[in-house]
Amino acid sequence: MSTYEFPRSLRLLRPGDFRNVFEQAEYKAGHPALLLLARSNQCNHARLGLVIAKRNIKFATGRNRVKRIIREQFRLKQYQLPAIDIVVIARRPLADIDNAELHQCMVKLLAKLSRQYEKNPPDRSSSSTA
RNA sequence: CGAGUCUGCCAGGCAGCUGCUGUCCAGAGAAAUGCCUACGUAGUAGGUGAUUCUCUGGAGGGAGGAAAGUCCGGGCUCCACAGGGCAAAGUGCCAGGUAACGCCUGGGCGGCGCGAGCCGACGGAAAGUGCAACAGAAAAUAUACCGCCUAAGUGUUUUCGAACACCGGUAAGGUUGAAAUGGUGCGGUAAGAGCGCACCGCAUGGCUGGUAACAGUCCAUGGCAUGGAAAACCCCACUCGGAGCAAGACCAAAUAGGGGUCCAACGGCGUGGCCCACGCUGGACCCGGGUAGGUCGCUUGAGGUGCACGGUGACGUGCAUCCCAGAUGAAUGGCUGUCCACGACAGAACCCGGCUUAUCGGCAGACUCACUAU
Repeated sequence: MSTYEFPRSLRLLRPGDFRNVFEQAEYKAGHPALLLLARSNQCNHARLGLVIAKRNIKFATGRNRVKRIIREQFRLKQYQLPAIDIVVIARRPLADIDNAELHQCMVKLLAKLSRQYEKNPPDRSSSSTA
């Protein structure tokens, strides 16, 4: 398919989904303002979850802005990504980054995760039992 | 035209591409279920109504004036509750508005401003307890530091006239302070003092106006009594049960455990020397509680807009008309172009009424002051 949509199936919905990624993060991509953790999943597409803490970004408008841009980049890059669950964690300097810079940042970090996945693809038999 | 006051409104626009999330319409598919028909009494096949879910297409909607702080008030929900009282907390000029309020409107009083206007924890200090740094004589049953007065009494000095000290009188004058016990004038006096008088002020009672707060100063009375602070306690009047949508209601896997019915009643394990006996252990179905998860609550409301009427006004009444976010890892956006005044503060989470705080600017109306012109 070639439509760039972002339905609910592409998001992490339950607390358990997040716990999965935190407990065993197979891939990591860092930046002073952002941290991406990822783990291979059983779907045949990538999924996205956001952790934007109030103590890192003080105002609700700022949190909304950051979430929208991250989701937008994920939506546009979803067919270039392997089947992994990604959790994006905001760090404090994120509040001072403007929209254009944040877009570029996400492009780089998602590409980095893809490269890690190609170098070190998951062992399907072991991950299905775990 | 300049300076200013009050009230109301707006919150970058347009275009393209591309997302998210409710609603409605149409189509397709799936699920379990009700009804009807046939065979038949176990179920099978077909038709059909509504419901739910998924997908596709279309239409239309999608943050705020503060959504914020969570400071008040109410609705709603659950819990508690015969009735009454106390405590705690809050409010505090009067009248009205309201579902209610600590809000709003109108009025009174006090203060600020030339003015339009603005500001005001604005009940009680002769119920009681306590408080007031420093300064000052004295900070509340007033007081005598300086000053003023007096020379009767006591004493000292003496130029024998008197002078001075003590005692005594005095709140006019001085000094301190945020604040000092009515003001001015005349009389009065040893000097003074509401001691007396006049005027002003004050208090109490009456009268008049006003629903009232209060005002008038019209009359009488009182020489004046009651300094401040109630944001120290307190007194008086009034209001008040508690918790909050994670309220609360419903559906409900898997696993473990509980209750009941039926089947098997054979076997196994334990107690015991052995038998009997007792306890534990099996399968199927049903029931109740209830976790994950889901649904409802969840947006039609003290609702908006327009007109008419009543009211000084807040607001009320009637009619017409409109439906205007409802998310739940949590939507309401991203990118590009373009225009200009170059875009502030800032994001709904059950819902309303307020208050407070943040805020780039812009628009409209009413009014005030100053200047110029007529």
